[in-house]
Amino acid sequence: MSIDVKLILNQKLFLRDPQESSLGKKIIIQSVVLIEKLGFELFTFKKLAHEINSTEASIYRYFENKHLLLLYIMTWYWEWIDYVIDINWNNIDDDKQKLSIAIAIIADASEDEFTQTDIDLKLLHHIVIAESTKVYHTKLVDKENKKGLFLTYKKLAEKFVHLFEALNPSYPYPRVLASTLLEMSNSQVFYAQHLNRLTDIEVKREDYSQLKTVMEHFAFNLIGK
Amino acid sequence: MSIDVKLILNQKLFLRDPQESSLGKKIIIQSVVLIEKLGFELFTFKKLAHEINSTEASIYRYFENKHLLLLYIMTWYWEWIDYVIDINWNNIDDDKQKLSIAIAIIADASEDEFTQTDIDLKLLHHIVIAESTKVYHTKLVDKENKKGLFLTYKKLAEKFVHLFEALNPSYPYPRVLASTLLEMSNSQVFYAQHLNRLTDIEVKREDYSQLKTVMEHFAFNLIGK
DNA sequence: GTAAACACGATAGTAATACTATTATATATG
DNA sequence: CATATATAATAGTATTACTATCGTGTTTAC
Repeated sequence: MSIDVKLILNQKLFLRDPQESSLGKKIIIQSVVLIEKLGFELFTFKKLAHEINSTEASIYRYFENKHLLLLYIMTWYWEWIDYVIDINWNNIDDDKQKLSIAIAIIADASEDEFTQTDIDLKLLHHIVIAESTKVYHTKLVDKENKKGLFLTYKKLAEKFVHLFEALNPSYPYPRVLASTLLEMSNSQVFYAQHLNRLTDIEVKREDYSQLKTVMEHFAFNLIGK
Repeated sequence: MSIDVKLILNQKLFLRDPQESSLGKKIIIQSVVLIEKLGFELFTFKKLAHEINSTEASIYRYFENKHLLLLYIMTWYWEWIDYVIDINWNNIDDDKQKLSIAIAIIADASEDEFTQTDIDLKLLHHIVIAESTKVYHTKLVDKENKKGLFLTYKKLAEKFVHLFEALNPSYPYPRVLASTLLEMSNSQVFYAQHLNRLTDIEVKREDYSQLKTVMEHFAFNLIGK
């Protein structure tokens, strides 16, 4: 078992770095499987411990609680997306093209062929779609934000902001547009799967092409030329 | 104690109609106060029972669990918004003006002077901003959706969809735009208050004017003319 | 090569949560 | 006045979200 892509995450997310031991890696790999299966509310450390033939107490040595484990997983995802965008921007100079590429990646990064990891990226994507808003919709947001626990997400949004500023320096709402696109990439898929009257798009068999089209429509029309 | 605005909500949201008894009304009024104060995760029926000098068992006679109580509260809010929009559309024929009005109301309905209720509308608005996505981000979405528990929200979105269709019959993404605007009305405020690098707007002292402006920018620019 | 440090598993225990059930009493209804 | 109903009071259960302690096997340091 190995996580070949090693991303550097905020140390305050964990008590012991899960990327540094085989138990730690098992915790991450299996928590992705279990959270996707049970949903975050029904996911417990006890159930996870059982899956990996370990104990609750051992998992608690890595993560203070399941909320921080979820935040770790989300942060891993955002950090990975950021990295995939950078790779795919290599040698691209045109900002419009860069925007299209970045949109395609947040719509569905799991097709990326360069990533080598034991984390199931499709399951992780499903978790992000279904659970991501829960990491900041808590009474602890401000405290966790002060510790820098949301920096990765904000950095990813900034990436879009910089592009919008390059494409149209006078556009008044680059941050709103960036955060809205990031949200859409999750919520519209969720609606397509569960509340389809709230969207016009379809997502069947991991085909996110319609999502990508809508996101481009939003981005390019709002930013103007 | 009385809830003068009586909205008709899906019967499957509750075991006993909280609008039909004084205990029921207390449950709703105080749960709004408590959920806003504690956040949904730390809110419990035991704490609520204590606040209203009642018991857990009594509250369980009204609501199966706290999730359905939250959904009830959210549904009340959306139903109320829908009602406020209808009132404010009275005698307005211009679709652009109707859209502006509807946007202003979802940005901040609590200014509405016609509503007479013991529910604290500003606190309720805060709950919607912080907790609304939790009502459908569960493993029960599909079951609850089949029971019609999200009809009020979908109906509200449809209202926008119909407007977009009237304004531009060839616009390809009316549902995406509707659900995105509804989401923005919560998320952008949350960002302004807690993760302000994710937004360009400011919301200070319940002044939602900048939110309204951004939402109009999105709606009118995307829908075209 | 051995001692110390460490990681992990095993076990136990606690307070709180999310309920369910039963009974007694007060109140409303017919 | 009898009855039905709503609620309060109480008790109890399984699960959750932890915390603490201890023993053992493995790694690391010198």
